[in-house]
Amino acid sequence: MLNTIIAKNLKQFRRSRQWSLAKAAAMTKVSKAMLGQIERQESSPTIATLWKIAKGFHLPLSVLIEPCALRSDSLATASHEQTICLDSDLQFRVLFSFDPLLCCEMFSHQLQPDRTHLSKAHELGVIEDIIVISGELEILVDESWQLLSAGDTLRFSADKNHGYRNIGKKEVIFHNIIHYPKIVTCH
Amino acid sequence: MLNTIIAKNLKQFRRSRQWSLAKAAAMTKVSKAMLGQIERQESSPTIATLWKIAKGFHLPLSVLIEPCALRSDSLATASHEQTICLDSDLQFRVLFSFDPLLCCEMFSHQLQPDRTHLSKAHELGVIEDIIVISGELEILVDESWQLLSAGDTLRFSADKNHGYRNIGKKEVIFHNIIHYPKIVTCH
DNA sequence: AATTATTGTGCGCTATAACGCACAATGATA
DNA sequence: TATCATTGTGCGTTATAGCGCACAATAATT
Repeated sequence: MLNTIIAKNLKQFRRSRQWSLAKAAAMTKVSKAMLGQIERQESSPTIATLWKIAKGFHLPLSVLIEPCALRSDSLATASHEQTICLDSDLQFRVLFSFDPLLCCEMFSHQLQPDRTHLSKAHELGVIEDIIVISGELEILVDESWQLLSAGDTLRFSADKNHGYRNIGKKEVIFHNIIHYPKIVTCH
Repeated sequence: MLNTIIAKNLKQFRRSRQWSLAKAAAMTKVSKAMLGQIERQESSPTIATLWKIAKGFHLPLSVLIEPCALRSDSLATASHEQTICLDSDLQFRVLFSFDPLLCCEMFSHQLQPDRTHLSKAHELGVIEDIIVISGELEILVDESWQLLSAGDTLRFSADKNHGYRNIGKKEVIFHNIIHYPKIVTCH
């Protein structure tokens, strides 16, 4: 049930900040009686109330209505596994899988010499970061190729076709971060 | 206003399917009077009602509360400069400076052997990512040290004291991303 | 023109979200 | 022990979400 998810999330966020109901009420401008009822699943809050709560907690609204994934406010998640996936022309592995709170994911790529990989446009508003770890990499963005060496970075809008190619002599390793547009900024 | 977004989205989805209010009411089990009020922004729906609407339209709930259009600036920014800054015990340079849209920044750090760097708690809700590029790194989080080797990653809540230390024999290079909580304003 | 659907909106009613306040339970201090 | 502060919950009231139904406006039939 949706109310269960909201209740758990709210309680978890409040507890992790060590806020009392009174403190949370002051931050969100929602009465502590109502906050208590929501946490006890005795009330199905209005979207306007949820909005005030999210705003008071400085959180995107969506994390309140999503099942508590890896969000856990205080836990650290480490990944040592080198889960390497093979593609036709490049190898990659997941550094950080998609997180609904941060709305981003991160990969490590390995592209062999004389290899090119083209990527279709992502969803509107997606921004991509490239960090070259070693080797030389060329990025196709806005119809032109840009050369990046080890240590170089590039940030571009990924909602149009783009590509990666390695015209060097040794393999290139680079990381990339995909930032998906965050939910709701209303004005 | 959030109600404006919901109203536009609902109306758009209904119109695109050429559903009447009666049809939409039948699909969602929400009275057509209420659907009409929501579209006219005369009512701030309950999260339970929004859920029924999303289900009836076979849509994820989040798309109802997302602004329909997200613009994309088509500029790519590259940084080649190696602006290295010196600190007492570790060197770092900026990979991506803080961006108000993404609310994150990224650094590359270089920590010499037998060096320890302690960091105070960041702002509430800040999440930090660590990606070890080379060498071995120990992270102090939740009162305990965790060992990371090249290729390992760690994500943790940075709103409490934490630290980095290098107990290996060669220098360690690691990247870190600071995710600041997205602050939303509404009126 | 008159009739018949089909559209969306207005009205009254009920259920409940949301409020402020008071209280009880727990812990902390003297 | 008594006193004070802080926790969360229960109660009575008000505001409003949500319902069914009826009506008005439009268009499409006869």
